[in-house]
Parts: sequence; structure tokens; C-alpha cells
Amino acid sequence: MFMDPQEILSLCKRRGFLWPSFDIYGGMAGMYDFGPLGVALKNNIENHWRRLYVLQEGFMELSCPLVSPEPVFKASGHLDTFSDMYVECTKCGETYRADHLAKDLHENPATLDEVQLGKLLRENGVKCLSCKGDLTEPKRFNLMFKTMVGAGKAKPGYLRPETAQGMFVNFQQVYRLGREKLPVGAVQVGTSFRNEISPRQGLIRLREFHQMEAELFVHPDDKTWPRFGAVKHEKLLLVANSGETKEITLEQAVNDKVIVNEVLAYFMWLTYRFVLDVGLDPKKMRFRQHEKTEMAHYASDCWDLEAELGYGWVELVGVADRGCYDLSAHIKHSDADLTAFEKFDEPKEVEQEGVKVKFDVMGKMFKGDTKIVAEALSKMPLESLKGRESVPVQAGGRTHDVPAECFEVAMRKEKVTGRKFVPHVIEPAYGVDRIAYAALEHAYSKSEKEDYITLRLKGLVAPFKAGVFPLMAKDGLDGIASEIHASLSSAGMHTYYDDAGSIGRRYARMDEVGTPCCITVDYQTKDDGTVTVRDRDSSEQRRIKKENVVLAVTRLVSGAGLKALEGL
RNA sequence: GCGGCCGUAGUGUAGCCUGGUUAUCACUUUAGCUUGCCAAGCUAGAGACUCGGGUUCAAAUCCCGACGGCCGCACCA
Repeated sequence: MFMDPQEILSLCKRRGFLWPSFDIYGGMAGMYDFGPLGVALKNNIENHWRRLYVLQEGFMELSCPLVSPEPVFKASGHLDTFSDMYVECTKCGETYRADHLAKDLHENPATLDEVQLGKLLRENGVKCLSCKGDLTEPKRFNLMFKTMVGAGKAKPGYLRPETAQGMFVNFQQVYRLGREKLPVGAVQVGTSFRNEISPRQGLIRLREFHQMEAELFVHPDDKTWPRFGAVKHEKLLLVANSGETKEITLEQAVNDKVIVNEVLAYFMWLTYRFVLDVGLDPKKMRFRQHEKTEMAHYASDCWDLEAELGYGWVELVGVADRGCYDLSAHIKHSDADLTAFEKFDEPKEVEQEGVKVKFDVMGKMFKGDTKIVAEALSKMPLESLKGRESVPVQAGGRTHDVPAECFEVAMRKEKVTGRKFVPHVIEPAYGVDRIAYAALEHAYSKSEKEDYITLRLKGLVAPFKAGVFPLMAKDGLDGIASEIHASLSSAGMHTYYDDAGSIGRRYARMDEVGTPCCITVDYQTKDDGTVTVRDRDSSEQRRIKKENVVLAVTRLVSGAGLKALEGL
């Protein structure tokens, strides 16, 4: 069925899921406010995700600042990647990457600023490739929001364009807390920012959005996963970049090298499980492998989980093997040791020639300079130290003459028990807003004849778990209903109490926001203590004892259906 | 950022071309009555011309700009 996103967004606005931000000031593209129902939906999605990643798979959840200092993004590559320069044709409006046009005019056009690049293009008479029109001066599009941290000599900072970097820069903490074993994983749920040129399509392309990202650090030679065996016979619909589309088991996909390794396959499966749990339609889901050209140069494999929506196929989740790229980049830029250590089976004896400083002799001679001279000395090539009476050492801006009795060069035996290596990263990255939207769209249904809208949300994600109504707001029915509402609330369930208008209208309101069931107190309740439970999707009812309401709602929310109320 | 279309209560709309009373209708919503299980009825309310400038005696209506929306192009680390 073709779905018009406008219809969904209209419902969302009407019923308090979400609305355009800053509306009274004319709004701002790419920003949405979540209303009470939207917040509940989003929280439910995020909390279920935590249940899988943190509780089930044992990832550690972090929460890092949204504003990050410049070096972080220098290292990650975002600063350079986001600073692409564009020129436009003044005649036909075509846009080009300025550095691409200058490719043959300069050995490395990416190093030029916009003024230099503009001059270069002008002097070489570069015109529009399609219509030969004049080009504008290069313009810089930076997709990160920039800000200043502190007053006076403020440092530039950026709003994070993804949550991932916070986990990479904290690798040491995560590795240590994981007791220095691999695999070890971190997750972060939170807001990210991208200053999109033209945000569009409702929640699909936002300037401020929510991500749930996981970074799993693994040994480069061991990309297996303990729970893989339990799911290896499960099937996924794969659209490979070879052009083939097939539904095959995880095991076969890994054996045939369709998916590059076991751990990636496992997290693709977990991703699929997750989106089914939150109510997405399996018939409208697929995994699409990135094209070789689309994939970041460092990634060895990347699959997008896509959902079919009114907008077409939309990426909800990206699952990538990023290799050692991220940690290596931060090692290079920060000098921090973001490596893991592996013990050899047998320690190795390694004989190595080295210089040993005799501090007792040297200290008397060099006094306060001893430390810096010794340091400089031990960094010098061994050959330049051998067989000399004294050695000139540069330290502290001077040349020190160090006599041979201050050190000796000798073979040293060292026991090497293992080696350091840079772990590889498996990254599942989820777009919360997109998933929330997909959950709404896949749950949306409208009866043909009377435009009766029902959101068939999974109980797990539904903002309200139940509606509670007195059939009439009198004769004590309202009091009993209030008590039931209170008992559900204290059991931790968000429920909606409503005693106004006809009962049908109240059911309809709840159906439209996806509430799985409604409890109605009627006159029979006063006689025998039973209430009716109405199921949203079938609109059928059962009577149960009122003291069993919490249990009944719990069962219905878990998707058990009315038959699970037998005996209550 | 470019091009096309568009912007009226919470939602969906009429009016705009051809400027002129108190801006149409439905749903929603509030209060009261009624109502004994699926958007019922009655009565009384509330609620809008996206913003700014221009033309005019007079602008929802015509013109310009901004903002916002949809579609296409480009972009999407």
C-alpha cells in the first residue's frame, strides 16, 4: 500500500507525536520537536535497543559531550571531508566540486583555500563542463556546526556529526573496564548534528537528530562471535553490490563471502531482530550492501538496513567493518596508545643491543641537566656511541660532551611476552528518528470506508500501554476506573484515563495513537468485580477480574493476544 | 544552493483569477445536557489568512522579499 508521509506527519502533529520546531517564529528546516507521545515512542525504542546491546550483548554505555574540540574532527577526517568547496555554473546552475575541476592544474588542490582555488580556476579559464557558462567563486560548505568554546582566546569547537568519536577517544577506558580483553564494545545514544544543505522528508533528514551507535572493538584476526552459532540458520534478505539479491542464511552468507565476516553478520542479524521487535514490517525491510565506490575507503564491508517507506527505500541502520581506521587516526593525531595487547603463547627471548646510562657517574657531572642529557643520549644511534671516549649530545639547546664512563652499550636480553595491535571496529549505527518514523508508518492503517485510523504499534513501543475508562462518569464507575488507572501507573505503565464522551470515541482516540488495549469499567463491575479488556487490533473484548488488570495489560503489551487472558 | 509547485483554526479545506459586510465548511476541541460498549445527538463556546515590505481609500486576494513545505537536480562523511 502506498503511504503518503504527509498523512503520517499530520497525525503526528494532531496527536502530539511531533511538530515542526519554532513554529511561531516561522520554523526552522530540519528540526522537529517531539511531543509527549513522540518522546515516549522514542524512549521505548531506545530502551529496547539498550536491552539488546547493553544487557544482552554486554556493551558499555557512554555519554559524551555534544561539543567537541577541533582536533577530534581533524583526526576523524570530518574537518577535511566537510570542508569541500563547490562552484556553480551561473548559467545552468550545475554544481561541481571545485577541487575536482582543478585536478589537472595543481598537484594537490585539496590543500588550497577558496581564494587560491578560485584564482587558479579563473586563470586557467575553467568553464562549466556541460554548458560552458561562467562559474562562481568557490564556496565552502561545512556540514558541521561550528562554535567557540570559552571567551577571549576561545578554541573552535564543533557539534558532533556522529556519536562514534566519543567512543573511539575513550578506547583506553573501555578496554580497561572490559579487563583488557577483546572483543569489547561501547554504545552511545544521543544527539548528533549535521548542517544539511537542504533538509527534507520530515524525520528522514534532520539537522539535529538522534543516534544509537555501537562500536565493537575486535581482534583483526578473530572476527567471530560467540552467539553466532545460535542464529546462523536465520535468513536475511541481502542486496549485494554484485547485483544479486537473495535471501540466505547467515552461515551461507559468511561462507560464500557475501558478508565479509561472522561478527558483521551477527550484528546485521541483531539489527534485523531489533527492528522487528519495534514493529517494522519484515516485508518492507532489506539489507543493501554499499557499492565499492560508496563505501568509505577504509571500510572493508558495509550494509545498510533499509525500510520501504512513502519516501522510497530509506537507510535506517548502517553496519560496517571499519577496520583499524578510527583508532589508528586518533593514535596518529593524539599520540595516545589506543592499542590492545595480546600475549604470545610462549614468551619470546629477544636479544637487543641498547645503551645503559650510568646515572651515578653522570649525575655528579651533569647535575640538573642529567635527566635531559640522558634522555637525548639514549635516543641516539648506537653506532655513534660505540668505541669513543666522549660523545657530543644535543640537549636543552646546548651541546654536552658526555664521557664514555657515563654509559655502556651492551646486548640486553629481553623477555617479550606479547605484542600491541590496533583493534578493528565493527560499527552498527542506528538513526532513532528514522526508526521511529518507520515504526509509525509501518503501523499506520486506515479502514477503506470511514477513514478510521489505527496505529498497530507493538506494545513494546506504544506510548500508552492502556486506556482506562468508566463506561459512564457516574454511579461510582469513575472511582473504580481511577483506582485501576492508579494501579497500572504504579506498576510502571503509562496509561490514559478518559471519562468524557461516548465510549466509541474514546476507543477511537486510543486506536489512533496505537494504544494496545483499553480497560472499561461498566455496571457489571459493581456486581462481580470484572472489567472488560478490549484489544486494539481486533476490537474484541474479554472480561477479567479487575485485580488482574496489571497482569492482563502486561500480557497484551508483550503481544500475547486476548487468548492469553484465559483464567484471569 | 538551483528549478517547479505551494502556504487560510489542531487537521483537512472554500474564498484568491475579477481587492470591498462579521473569512466558508467539516472533523477536532471545551462546557453543559444526553448517552448503559465502538468516532451518536442537542445547546453554547474557543480556534486561522506564515512573516516583512510595497501598490491601493481598502489586501487572505495584486507585486517584491524572507521563512517554511512538497517534488526534481545536487549533497547525504
